[in-house]
Amino acid sequence: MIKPVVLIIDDEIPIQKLLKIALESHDFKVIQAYSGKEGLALAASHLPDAILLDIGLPDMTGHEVLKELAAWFNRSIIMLSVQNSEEDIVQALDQGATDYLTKPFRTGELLARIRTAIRRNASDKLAAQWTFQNLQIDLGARTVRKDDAMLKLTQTEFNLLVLFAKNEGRVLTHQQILKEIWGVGAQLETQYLRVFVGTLRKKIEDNPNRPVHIITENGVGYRFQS
Amino acid sequence: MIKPVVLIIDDEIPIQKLLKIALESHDFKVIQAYSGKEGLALAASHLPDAILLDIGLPDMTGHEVLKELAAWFNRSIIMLSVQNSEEDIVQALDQGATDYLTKPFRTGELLARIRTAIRRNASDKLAAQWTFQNLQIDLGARTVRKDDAMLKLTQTEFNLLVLFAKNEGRVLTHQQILKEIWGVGAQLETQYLRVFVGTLRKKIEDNPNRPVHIITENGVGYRFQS
DNA sequence: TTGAGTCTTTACGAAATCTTTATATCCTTT
DNA sequence: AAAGGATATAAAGATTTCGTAAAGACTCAA
Repeated sequence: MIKPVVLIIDDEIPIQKLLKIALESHDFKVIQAYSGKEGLALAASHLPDAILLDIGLPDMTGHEVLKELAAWFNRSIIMLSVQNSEEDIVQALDQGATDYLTKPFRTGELLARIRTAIRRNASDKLAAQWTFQNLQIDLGARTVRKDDAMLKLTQTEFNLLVLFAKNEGRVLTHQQILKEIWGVGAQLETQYLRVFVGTLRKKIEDNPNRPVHIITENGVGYRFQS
Repeated sequence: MIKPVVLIIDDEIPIQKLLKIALESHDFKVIQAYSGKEGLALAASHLPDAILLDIGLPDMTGHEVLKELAAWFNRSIIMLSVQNSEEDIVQALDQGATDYLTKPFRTGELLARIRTAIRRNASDKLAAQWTFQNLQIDLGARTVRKDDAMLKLTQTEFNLLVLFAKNEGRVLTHQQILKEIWGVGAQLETQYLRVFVGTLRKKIEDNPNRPVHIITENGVGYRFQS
């Protein structure tokens, strides 16, 4: 069995040591970078399964590194921060971080989160197929079945459903969804969303008036659940 | 293991002695100041994990000391006051004190509060996920579970709960809460708070008449606890 | 050019949430 | 135990947000 590879980008030596020991004793392979530039280079050359990225780095901020990574790196990025600023964390998540942890952290929790993050990579890429109760989504074939009957979804509807499915159980804000599906220019067009959520519900819900999959979080956004 | 350091600022010798003995026998390191100026100097030089600050001091009031500390000292400050000075207490909390105790106090309670205060320093105020007994709050997913059942909270209810959770164990004054949730313009609308605390209790408490999480501190504010 | 399919926009009733008022209950002090 | 202040609860508007239908606009291919 191949060990998953984790890249740690952090300039603090003690943290690096601690993480390396913890990860290697749990069957991860670790590669280490002590600056943002070095991290970006190693990410490109080694394609790790997950990256642990500290927000405070000597040459550039973690946010900057994250921004560059988000452009092409399609696996998990877990942010580490000492900051207690909620803004930082929201910003990081909005920029595409998979998860975040504030220092000091319990290694047990960290390991669990890394495993989760990597598992999500894997299911994203390989399985390319999800099942939620009576719903079955095939990412490769771009098809959706409900109770074994093929559904006919438009491009946008499908993209929206995939976005929801990828984020099962978590609330997505209107902003996030609009940005993801329609691009940054459309973040105010919440009405699009209502229309498309409506048509999606008609297709995937047994009773569109009482949706069980796409839940409205009033004033905030929507949550997809199984 | 490193002992947490507690700075006691109080001019009454018997109180100092009592506190010193109580704390040192419970694995705290104690440093002592007998005036406001001395206290400020020691706080800056020793960076204690917590400060016990008496309101009545010879050279300056506790409020003045607190005000100076609040500007830079980002750890816990527990105010000590004589009975019957509710105004003092509210003022202190509004100025950023972590907690307060009225003399005479039970040392058991004092120690518990210091432990809580220090734990909060260390533990991340912004962990992705908190657990309080049967309550589980996931900030990233914006979800709340009670006994594993998903709760449906409105935006304001959720914000309020998060604010409480962030400040577990500490009293928040009406002012502080209103300012945080509704903005500076709403600091007189304490009735909002009562209504929303009511609906929140209905959702998160097993018995809303006898709340165990959101505790009323009469005349002062509310305290969230586990 | 036409037409089917899809997307965007508008309009409006429905639902959820927030605010306000009224009244009941609880606490503290005397 | 009573009075007065603070808090809790219920319920009525007021306001915001949501869902749905439907019309217009766009795209692509025959």
